[in-house]
Amino acid sequence: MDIWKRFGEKEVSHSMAHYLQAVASLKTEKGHARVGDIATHLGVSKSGVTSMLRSLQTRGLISHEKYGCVELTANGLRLAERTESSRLVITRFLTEILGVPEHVASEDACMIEHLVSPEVSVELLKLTSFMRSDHPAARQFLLAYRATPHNCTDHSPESCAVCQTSCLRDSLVRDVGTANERAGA
Amino acid sequence: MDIWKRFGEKEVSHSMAHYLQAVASLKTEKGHARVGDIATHLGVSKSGVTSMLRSLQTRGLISHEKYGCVELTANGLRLAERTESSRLVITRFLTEILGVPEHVASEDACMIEHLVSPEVSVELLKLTSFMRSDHPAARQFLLAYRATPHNCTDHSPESCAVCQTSCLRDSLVRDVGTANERAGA
DNA sequence: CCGTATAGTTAAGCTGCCTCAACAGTCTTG
DNA sequence: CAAGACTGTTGAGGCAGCTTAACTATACGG
Repeated sequence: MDIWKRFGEKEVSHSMAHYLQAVASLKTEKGHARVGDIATHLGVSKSGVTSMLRSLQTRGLISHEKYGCVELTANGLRLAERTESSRLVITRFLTEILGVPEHVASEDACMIEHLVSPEVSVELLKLTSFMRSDHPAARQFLLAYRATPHNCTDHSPESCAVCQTSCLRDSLVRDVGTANERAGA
Repeated sequence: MDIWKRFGEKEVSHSMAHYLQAVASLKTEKGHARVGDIATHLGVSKSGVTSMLRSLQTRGLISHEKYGCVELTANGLRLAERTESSRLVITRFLTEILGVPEHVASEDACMIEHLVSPEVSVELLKLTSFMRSDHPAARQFLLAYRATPHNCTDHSPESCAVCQTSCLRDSLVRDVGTANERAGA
């Protein structure tokens, strides 16, 4: 039981991932990324940007000279693109296949985009693609899936293909809406 | 574009979630959870545990008096159970539906378990359950899905149901195996 | 070419989560 | 019931990532 500590060993942290994405998006949007732009884009102070840029430069993900524009290195671009792709794939899967509301999907995708391994993202892309294709099995499946009620009122571990010793759903449904309250507030 | 900053506003942090889970699991395993047990279980120092317990107590998630055993409050138990259920659901979805290797699934699940909203977990449970049920549409789908190659060699945005402007897969596949290298090292 | 506005940097300080070292409380055992 | 062995706490310190305040560099109009 040591995986959890590797949280901090990810190639980039949550913040770093968003800084890289900000740089990439500003580059395409306005042709350059400067400290002030990044600060505005992310809603942080300029000094925060400066120090994060130092850290990203040390990691070889960007290049930035004093008072100059910020450039992504090949490695930084790779990470930015991968994170962005993950985010898109996850969002589409959540909204289009799982049918989760837009704002929940966006929020969840934003939280986990950089944590999900490329392996999983690729498989998620495959599944979502196939689900949305016109393959008859996919069409049939979605029709049947949407038509089936999943109230789980008669739930029992024996009848459930996923739960084993206890109903997982019970511990999840009671918290549904928790995030919405915050979003609505 | 401000969602990303709400990362720190989650009900519990990554660390906290694992502390709660550790307490819950020690309680069922050996009947009680003490500082030393938690430290061993999580691979952190006892002093780290002490200070985290203070923080969790402040948040009303545990109760702990000096030199005593640690107890989860109702709220703490709710969170621990929810996190654990999310982890199980995500892991099963990743291994059984997406077909991702065990160690990748475990690692990813451990990273994101506390970040995905209950809404998403519930939907993931529904989908996984249905997929693994004996409903003919599910059987058919899985057969067809497994049989279809997803090499994406002939990929073009127009032919892909998910990618729009560019091939998302390209930015993902080049990084596949990155995590494995680390796991293998 | 100088003065001022704007953009960027440094410095100091905060919180979260960890460490190690030292101290204190509890338990066991002769 | 005291000695020594654990178990747990406190304290000081480190790193990440943020903040504000104060300083510096650049750029632009008169």
